[in-house]
Amino acid sequence: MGNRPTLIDVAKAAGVHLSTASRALNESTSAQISPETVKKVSKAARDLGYTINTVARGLRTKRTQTIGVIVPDLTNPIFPPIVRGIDSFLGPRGYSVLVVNTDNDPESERNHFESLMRRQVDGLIIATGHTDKIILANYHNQGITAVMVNREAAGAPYPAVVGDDASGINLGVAHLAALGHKKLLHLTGPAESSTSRTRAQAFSAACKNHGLQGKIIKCSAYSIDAGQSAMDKFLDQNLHTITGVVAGNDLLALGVYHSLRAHGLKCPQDVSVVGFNNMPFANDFQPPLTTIDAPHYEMGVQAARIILNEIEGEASSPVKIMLPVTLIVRGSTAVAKKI
Amino acid sequence: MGNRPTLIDVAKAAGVHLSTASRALNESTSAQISPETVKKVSKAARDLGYTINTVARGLRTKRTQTIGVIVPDLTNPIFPPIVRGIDSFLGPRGYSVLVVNTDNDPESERNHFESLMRRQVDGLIIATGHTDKIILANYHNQGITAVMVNREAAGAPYPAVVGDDASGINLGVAHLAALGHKKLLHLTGPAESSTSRTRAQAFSAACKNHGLQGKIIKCSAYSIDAGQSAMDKFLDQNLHTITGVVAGNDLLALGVYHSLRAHGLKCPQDVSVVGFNNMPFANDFQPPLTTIDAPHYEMGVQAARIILNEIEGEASSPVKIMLPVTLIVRGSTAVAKKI
DNA sequence: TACATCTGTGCAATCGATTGCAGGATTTAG
DNA sequence: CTAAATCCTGCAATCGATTGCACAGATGTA
Repeated sequence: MGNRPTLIDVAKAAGVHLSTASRALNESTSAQISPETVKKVSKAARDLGYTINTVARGLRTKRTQTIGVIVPDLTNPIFPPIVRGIDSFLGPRGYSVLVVNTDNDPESERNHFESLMRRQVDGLIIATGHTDKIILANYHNQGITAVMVNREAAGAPYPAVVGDDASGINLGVAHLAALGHKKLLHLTGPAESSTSRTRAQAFSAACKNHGLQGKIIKCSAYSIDAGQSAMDKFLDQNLHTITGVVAGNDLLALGVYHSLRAHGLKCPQDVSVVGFNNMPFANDFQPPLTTIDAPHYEMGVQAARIILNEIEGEASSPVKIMLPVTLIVRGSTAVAKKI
Repeated sequence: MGNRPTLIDVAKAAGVHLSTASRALNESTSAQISPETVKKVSKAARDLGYTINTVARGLRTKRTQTIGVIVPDLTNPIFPPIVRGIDSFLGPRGYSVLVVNTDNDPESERNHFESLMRRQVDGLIIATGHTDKIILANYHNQGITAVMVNREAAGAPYPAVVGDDASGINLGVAHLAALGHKKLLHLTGPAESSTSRTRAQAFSAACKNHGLQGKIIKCSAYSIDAGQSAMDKFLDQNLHTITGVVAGNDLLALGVYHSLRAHGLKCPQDVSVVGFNNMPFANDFQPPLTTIDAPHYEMGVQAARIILNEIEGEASSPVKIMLPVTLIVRGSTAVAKKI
C-alpha cells in the first residue's frame, strides 16, 4: 500500500521538531503551540498529504478508536440496521467498527473475541443471544468495556439497550384479542436468549389478562426453518385448536406462513399471525405481516452512545435502556374464525 | 480494557530474551529456535494468557491484517451475504474486516477511505457502484491494493468479481418470451454503476434476439421507492402497453409490485415481473418473486481470495471473475395476457 | 534591577512487537 | 586436531506516533 508521509516528514517540511508537529496537529495540544507554528505545520501536513498513522498512535495511547461488534449473523435482517446505527454514531466521532459473526457458536465466539482483543479494540457491543453467563462474567472480570444490544446482560453488570419486548407482546395479544381471538399460540425462540424468555413470559401474562387460552411451543433457533418445523409439528397434532399466532420474531412468523400453507390453512382467514421486529420487507410478504416494530437502528445508536461514554467519559453505573415498540397492523391478522 | 501480559512478561517467565520469545511464538521463525526453548516459551505464554498485540506488530511489520470493505448500504440485502462471504474466507486466515457505508455519497466515500488509510488496512474490497473513475484511478496511483465486487473497475485495472449479468438478463427475457410475452419493460438502475449498463444492454440485445419489443426506463437508485416512482410515471402514460417487466434488481421489482397494485394491475395475471439477485426473502414476497439468483456469498469469498493473493502472494495480473447466475421461477411470472 | 512566572519548543523515553547482525557453543569436515 | 560451518540466542535498532520534562526567552511583579 502507498507510502504515506510521516510526522517526521511534516516536521522537517515545517522546520520544527517532530514533537512540535505532533502537538500542532492535535486538537487537544495545539493550544500549547504558537498560532503561527500551528499554521505552518498544518500547511506542511496539507501540502504533503499527511494522514496520521492510527496504528502508531494506538500503540502509544493504547486507544485504537475501534469498537468490536459481535453479532450472530449479519444476514439476519435485524442486524444490519443495528450495525448501521452504531456506525452512524461512531463514525463521525472517529471510531471504526469491527463486525464479527459468531453463528451462535461459543467456539467461534471465543475465537472472534480473542481476535478483537488482539486488535486492542476499545470496547465491545454484543448482540449475540447465546453468550452465556460465564463468558460474560469473564469479560467483565478482565475489565472489558462492553454494552449489550437487543438483549440483556446475564451474569455481568453491563449496560443494555433493548426493545420493550413485554409491551410489544402485549400489543400483539391485545390486537388479536380485539379481533375476537380466544385461543392463541406463541412460538418462542431459544431459551438461552433473554428476549425469548421475556417474550414468552409476557405472552402468558397477556393471555391471562385478556382471558385467553395461550399455548407456547419452542423453536430451536430464530429462523424460518425452525419456525416452520415447530409449527408443522404443532399443526400435525392440533390442526384446528388455535386461530392466532404470536411469533417470537418475524422469521418465525415466516416459518408459520409456510407451515400454514403446507397444512392448507390460510392466513389471515384461518389463522392470524403477528410477528416481532418489523424486519425490512415485512410489508412485502404474503400476506404483509402484522408485527411489532422494534427500533433497531436507534438501538444501535444508543448502544454506541453508551459505549463511547464508558470509554471517554467517566464510567456511569450500568444502565438499561428500554426503547418503545409499536404495533404495525398489516394483512396477516383478521377477525377470528370460529373453530 | 484489560491489562494483558506482553512479550517481555513471557520472555521473563520463560527465562529467555524478548527476541527469542518472539521467534519462538512465530510460526515462521520458530524453526530458528531449539524445540525445548519453543516449548518453554509456549508454556509461559499459555500460562500467562498471552495474546499478541497486533497494533504493535502492525506498526513494525506494516501489515495490519485488516481489510476495508466499502459498501453503499449494509441494509441493502445483497450486501450482508457478500460481507459474510468475505469474512468467512478472511477470518480463518487471521484477517479482520472493517466495513464502511457510503450511501453512494462521494464525500462520505472519501472520508471513509481516508479513515481506512489512517488505519493502515492492507487492502480494500469495493462494492460501491458509484465510485467514479477518477477516484478509482487515484487509488490505483497511490498503490492501493483493491478488488471490486459486484461491479467492474472503471478507470483502474483492479480485479473484479461479478455475476454474469448479461446471461442473467438473457435468462429472464427468454423466460418471458417462452411465456408468450411480446412487449417488455426494463427498469435500469443508476447509469454510474456498471451493472446497470451491462444489464440494460443485455436487455436490449435479448429483446432483439427474441424478436420482442423492449422499452427501458431509468430509476434514480436501486431502491423500492425509485422503482415505484419510475414505474408509476411509466404506467400513468402507458397503462396497457407491456405485459412483462425485467427489473434491474429485486428492490426495483418490489417497487414495480407496489406500482402495479396502485394502478389496479395484478401480478402475474396482468403483468409478469422478473427481478435480479434473488435477495433473501424473495420467496416470501407477494407474489413470490421470479428472479435471477446471483451468488453473492460466493462473490464475497472470491473477492477475499483474490485480495489475499494480491497481498500475500505475488501480484497476479488483474483478473475478472464472472460467476454464473441462474433463473429462479416463482410466482411473479405467468403466461402473457393479451393486450 | 532582580526574580518569579509563563510560553513555546525541543529532547528523549515509551508503547510492544519484529528482525538484521553478531557471537558463543556445538557440530562437521578435512 | 584445527578450521569451517551450523545452530541458538541475545543485542539493539526500528516502526510512527505521544508526552513528561527541561530550558530558553519573553513577560510580569516588586
